Amino acid sequence: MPRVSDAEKQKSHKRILEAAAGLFREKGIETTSVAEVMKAAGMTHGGFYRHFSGKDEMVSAAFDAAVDDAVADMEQGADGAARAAARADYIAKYLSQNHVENRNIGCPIAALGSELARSEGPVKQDTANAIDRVAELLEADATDQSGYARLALLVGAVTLARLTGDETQSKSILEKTAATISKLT
Amino acid sequence: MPRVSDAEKQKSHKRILEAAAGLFREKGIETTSVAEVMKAAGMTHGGFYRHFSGKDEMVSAAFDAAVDDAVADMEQGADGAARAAARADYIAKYLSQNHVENRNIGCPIAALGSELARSEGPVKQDTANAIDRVAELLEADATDQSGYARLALLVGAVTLARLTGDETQSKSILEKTAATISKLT
DNA sequence: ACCTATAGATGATTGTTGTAATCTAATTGA
DNA sequence: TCAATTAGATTACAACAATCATCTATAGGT
Repeated sequence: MPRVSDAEKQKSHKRILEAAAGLFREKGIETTSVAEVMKAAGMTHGGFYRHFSGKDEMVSAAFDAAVDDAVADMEQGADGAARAAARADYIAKYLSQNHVENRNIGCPIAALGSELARSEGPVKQDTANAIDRVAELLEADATDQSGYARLALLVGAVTLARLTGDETQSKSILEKTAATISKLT
Repeated sequence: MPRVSDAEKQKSHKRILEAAAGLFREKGIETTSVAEVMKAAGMTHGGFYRHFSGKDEMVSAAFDAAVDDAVADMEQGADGAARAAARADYIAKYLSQNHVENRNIGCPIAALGSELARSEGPVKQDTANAIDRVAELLEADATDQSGYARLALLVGAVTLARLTGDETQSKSILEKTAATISKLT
């Protein structure tokens, strides 16, 4: 009966979420309008409310999607050596110049950290869950509690690298951090 | 000839800057309006343009003022032991629950990091200068290049602590970070 | 005591935002 | 085939933003 099939609607929904997840990380949540997200998804702003009750709901869903995407690779690995390898790979990609230069496909905590710190309600809860999830994955072993310290170093390093205009300095920060992080316990 | 004396104008200017520096750190730059800043400074929005050419100019000046304020204590110390003591004190205050809970009087890099990363022009330059300035002060000695890694850890830890809803966890992050940072070289 | 320049107030303008009512066209169960 | 349902488009609107033209009253030089 609808204008498009259910499958089509779900595709639209996904396109909106992906557009939102990218735009939010690239230019901020508060500065990205609903209309802008819909345009990027190839639609006009009017249809938005067939998918979400309001902007907040989209923000929450888009953030969750971004986190899922960011940790997908790392959650694949089983325990033991595979897990350690996935973790090392994650850290290497995190501390890359590519990550510094492409906020839109990178870590949402680094891209939106200070903005998220001011959020409340569901988004605040999403954020708290996300850092727990990532920190646990970064833990060297189950008991050493190094996850948060590692995540802090990762987030801080990429933030600083993005703030520095100078690419040479950015690389220096990333390298220094990479050398440091493995020693953390 | 003017309605108020030069000294009064300078006082007004300072009040605007202080209100801006606080509000920006507390609730973000993009979400804080000129009218809001002026109201906090005890004036109406109309007079704003006697002090600044536009919002951007105020943002730049307010950020600089916030940085000056944040590092004032640390820059006082002479070289040697006094300097090391000032640094240790700065780090202790940085990694305090008080800092986590009071964005408006804390480190502007931690409060605005991800928002500043998207800025361009003068503000971008201000930011780059600020991190150089703070990193240098955090350097253990002149050659070890630990300043950026330390700053990254500080900024990341406070960001995560603010993202966690749980105060117990926040304290745990701060303590873990404090224990880690002194080992960094 | 009187001008004159100007800090700050008032109010208008222009643009943008989130939200929503209404319209339209297409899908699918009958 | 047909009609009910609904995804998405069009359009409207109220709130709020930055900016600026204009008004006002007062400080300070004459």
